Amino acid sequence: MPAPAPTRRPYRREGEEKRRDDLVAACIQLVAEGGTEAATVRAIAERAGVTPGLIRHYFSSKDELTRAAYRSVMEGMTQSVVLSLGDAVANDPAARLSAFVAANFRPPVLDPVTLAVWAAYLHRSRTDPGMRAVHEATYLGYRNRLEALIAALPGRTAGAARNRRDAIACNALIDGLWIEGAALPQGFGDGELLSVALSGVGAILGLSLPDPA
Amino acid sequence: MPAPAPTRRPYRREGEEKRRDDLVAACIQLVAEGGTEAATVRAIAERAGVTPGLIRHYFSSKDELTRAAYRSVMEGMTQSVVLSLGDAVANDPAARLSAFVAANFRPPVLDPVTLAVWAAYLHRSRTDPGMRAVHEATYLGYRNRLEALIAALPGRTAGAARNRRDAIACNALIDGLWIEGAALPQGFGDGELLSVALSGVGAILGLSLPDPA
DNA sequence: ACAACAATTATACAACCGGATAACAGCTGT
DNA sequence: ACAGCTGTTATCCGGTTGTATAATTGTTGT
Repeated sequence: MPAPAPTRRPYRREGEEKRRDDLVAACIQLVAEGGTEAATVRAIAERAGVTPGLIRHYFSSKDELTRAAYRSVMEGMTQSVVLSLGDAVANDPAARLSAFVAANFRPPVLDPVTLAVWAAYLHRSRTDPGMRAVHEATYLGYRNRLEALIAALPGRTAGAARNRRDAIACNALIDGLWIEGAALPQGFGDGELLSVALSGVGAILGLSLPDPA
Repeated sequence: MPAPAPTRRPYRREGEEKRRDDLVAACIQLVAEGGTEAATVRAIAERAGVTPGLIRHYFSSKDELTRAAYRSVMEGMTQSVVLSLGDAVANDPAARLSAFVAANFRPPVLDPVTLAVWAAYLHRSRTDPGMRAVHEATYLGYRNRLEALIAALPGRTAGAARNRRDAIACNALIDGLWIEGAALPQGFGDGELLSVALSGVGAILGLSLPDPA
């Protein structure tokens, strides 16, 4: 009786871009489901449909894959928020601000996966220089856009110190509502977070924001 | 030449309470310094001045120690905020609310350790039922106190739906400022976070909050 | 003093981690 | 058809993790 032929797993060759995207997506999913500790090289490879060794063929280390995943989530978040501005009336600053706020409270930004990854990696960005760079760039880019929207409101003087303070406050309010929504998903009614955000931002800025629904 | 006597580490017997407290404190420190992954049983034991086996003598598993550490941080946070109310004028609702907000932006609440642990464990509370229970109890307890302070303001009707919404918004604003402060420690001037929080909460509630400094 | 009890240490273990390396196999060009 | 390139798998490795269990020792009661 011959020894059973050592069957080797069949596979398809794929382009570099597709494989990197798959690995990043698998990493994001796993972090969202079980935290950073669930995203092991073996689990990521299995989720992406490859074997663990391939990770180190496309990324010099697991940390580099981690940074790529974090960057992907953060950039995707800001990008979809910015894209939502295209839908708003270009000449109405208040409507544009409303659209900006609203984009934060519907998919893909208000998404369990996005929020979980954001929370899971938040701590890492304190110590890891690479992660910190990603965080600072994304956070400040986001807040600067918010500040520009605020400065464009009627009765505002661009460059005033109050714009910075108001941008910090509005950003914090949005962040906090995100977190509460992520930590207690069923603790809020449908659309409640957006409603609270719109009235809260309006109160901070001293105006009434229309609901862009 | 006789074999060197196998020296066994000397030790002192301690009460259960002291040892549990030491282990919890060590766990918190390590999480704050290097995230949840740095808090291994061996590192915790070394920090607490004992050997790893002792952890499982006082906690049925490492997860139970983890939950105890999370509960300790969360309860300590709300407790110190609540205690700060004792210093405020009892009859002035606005001053009491100011004191409540201000307590969130000075030690021991606005503390790198506290904030780091809070952020590190936030994700765990999504999936781990035990951690979730701790989170819900602490978060809702905190928000309910805030809502009670808001309801006591002049011109407010206790039990109104608006109180809940305003409490959610104020809580989110405070949470968000916490996080921004934790993720970018040197991104804000001295006292800037508190100042933004006071004016933001005041704007949301439609009143002017005195700085309790 | 001495015995009994429990707090603490010491050791062992299976599972898993990230990384390194070598063998294999699916494409592509000719 | 076939040879070469490289994407991909397979296997191995040292170190670490959480946990289980046994041996030891500090303490306390008598």
